Amino acid sequence: MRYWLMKSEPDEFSIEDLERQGHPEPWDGVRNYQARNFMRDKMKVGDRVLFYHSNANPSGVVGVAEVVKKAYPDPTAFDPNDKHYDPKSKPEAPTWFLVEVAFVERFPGIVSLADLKANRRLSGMAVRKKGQRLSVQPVAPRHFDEVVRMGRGEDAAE
DNA sequence: GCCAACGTTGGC
DNA sequence: GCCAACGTTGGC
Repeated sequence: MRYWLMKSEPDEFSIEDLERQGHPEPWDGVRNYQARNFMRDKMKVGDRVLFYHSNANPSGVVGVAEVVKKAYPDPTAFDPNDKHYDPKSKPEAPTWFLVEVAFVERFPGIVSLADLKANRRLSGMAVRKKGQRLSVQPVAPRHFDEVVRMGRGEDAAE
């Protein structure tokens, strides 16, 4: 099983939205090749996802989601009325893909970016890097476990 | 709202 | 293929 971090602006789609709607969310609108490649080529059903709120106050990890459907073409790329429409992507040769994710867990608090940066166990984690804009990124298993531990407010295991 | 960092586009 | 211009992301 692999671990990931996926960003969403809570004004657009938050973990509260995912929990409330009670069904998986198609993670549409990703228009970055690296992020697409991760979704299309690497993500498998059962993979775990740190749900990250970006452009929030504060920004940070707010819970956990799970990949429940493997990648398929992003239909919003075919829709001229959609804000993520991309005429280069054709149904017979799609450019953009998405996976579906389901709600797993919402943390009692937020693990803010400052918290992530302050924890030496998370050194090297991509999301901490300045200028890191990738909206879908892999997470090392030990980093995933540590962030979940922080999110649950559990004491550090030595 | 500012702006640094980054990805993409397009002229040459 | 270079690189300047532009658009977007996202922290602050």
